[in-house]
Amino acid sequence: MTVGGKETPRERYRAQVRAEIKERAWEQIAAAGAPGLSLNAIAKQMGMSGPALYRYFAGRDELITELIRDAYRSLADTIRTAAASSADLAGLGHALRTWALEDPQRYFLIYGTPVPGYHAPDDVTVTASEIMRTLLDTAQPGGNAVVTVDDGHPDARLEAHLAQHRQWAADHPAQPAALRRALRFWTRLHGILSLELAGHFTGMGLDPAELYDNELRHLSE
Amino acid sequence: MTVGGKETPRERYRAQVRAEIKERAWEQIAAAGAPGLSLNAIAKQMGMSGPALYRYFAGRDELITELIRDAYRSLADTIRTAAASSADLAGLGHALRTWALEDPQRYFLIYGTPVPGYHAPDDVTVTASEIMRTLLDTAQPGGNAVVTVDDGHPDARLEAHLAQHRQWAADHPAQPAALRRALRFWTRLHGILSLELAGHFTGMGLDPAELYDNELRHLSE
DNA sequence: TGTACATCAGTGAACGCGCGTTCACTGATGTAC
DNA sequence: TGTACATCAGTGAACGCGCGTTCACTGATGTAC
Repeated sequence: MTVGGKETPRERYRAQVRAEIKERAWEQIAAAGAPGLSLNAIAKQMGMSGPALYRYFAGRDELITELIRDAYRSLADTIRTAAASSADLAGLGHALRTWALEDPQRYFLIYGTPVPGYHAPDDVTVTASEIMRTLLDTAQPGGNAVVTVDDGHPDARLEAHLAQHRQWAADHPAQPAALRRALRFWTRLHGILSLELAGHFTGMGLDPAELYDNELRHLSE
Repeated sequence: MTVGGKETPRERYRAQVRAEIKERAWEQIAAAGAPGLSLNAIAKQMGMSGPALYRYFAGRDELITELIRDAYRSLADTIRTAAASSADLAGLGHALRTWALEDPQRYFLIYGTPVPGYHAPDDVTVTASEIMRTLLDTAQPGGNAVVTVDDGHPDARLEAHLAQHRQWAADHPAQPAALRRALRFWTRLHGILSLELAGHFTGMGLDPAELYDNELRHLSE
């Protein structure tokens, strides 16, 4: 057990091997997708026998769960850093796209096709709401600071709905207009990103970045 | 071989069994996702031995390919029918959502996480462009019939790009504004739909339909 | 209408494979006196 | 500093499993004369 900041050599070694296992796992996911992840294959690639990995992970499921956790953490860190340095939605958007392009399968591990049986570990919801919180922080200061609902504009209905259904932003002071912008940021950018990463734009002859920037421009104004 | 419209009893039987195999395949995909599809499991469920399926499909890959083809076809038919009966983007949007909710895994087979090695059969691109064509037909008649580019509005840059990169709409007379609307329809609705189908809204306490309708309203105006 | 032959759906055994996982064991590393 | 013991990383054999796929074969259905 680690006491305080002290780390025994054995613990350091353990941490290193664990890290390498995860690295190889990511490589394998990048090469064949998450369903093709195999403990034995990882072990072979590391020059070890299969059962050795059980010293580090209880089994395949625990490894995948850990990878999902890491993916969420990495995204949350990226978004938080971007928010701290640029502090507008455009900055967040670019950081998100860069992060996604860096490792498409990592993106898909979070936002891709769900496996019908599987349920992500509960604690990722904490990280997920951290991401939402950062998004709301950045979406908040934007122009529309109207508290009274203007029945005329086309978003009135949505904002009324959001005002009454905000469990996901329960402890955040953001106003309906900010909630709306944060959600749009999320859904619209995900729309383009996931299609781009899946290759649906290839062969169409247009530049995904152009579409993406255009959406960002709409979100920021 | 079928000559003209004539069909021998044997051919009818073959077609029926093929159809049942596909049905079971869809059930299995719905239950465990596409990677979990197994020929032997399908055979067992139909009360046959595994090798029997090789009379109907050359192998697992051909079956999956066939399912992808069917999924595209089904979507194209749905969109075409909706376009014929309602003829506006809102109608198409609702038809799309209904179709997706009907069988989420079918949606994901087209728009979900791609398997790194696999490449969809070439002929689905034909169906894919049929879908795009219908979309463009419906996006066209809308208000913005300006041919000259207005440098002031925020979509000017995107429309200029689209005017010069339109391989995907090569033989369609749609103007830049219509191209833009069709693409937005696609990316924005996909953004919400895929998040909804993957369950990312559950636990947030808001109604995906409300978000979806809001986007549709923006697209139609 | 009846017989001879061809077609073809489906079976059962078998092959080789890689998977996740368990278990008893070896040998190296660290700890206590 | 040296010895006795405990901890723990990694091995190799083994288990049971389900997979895709092949092959030689049986038996039913259709076709030709």
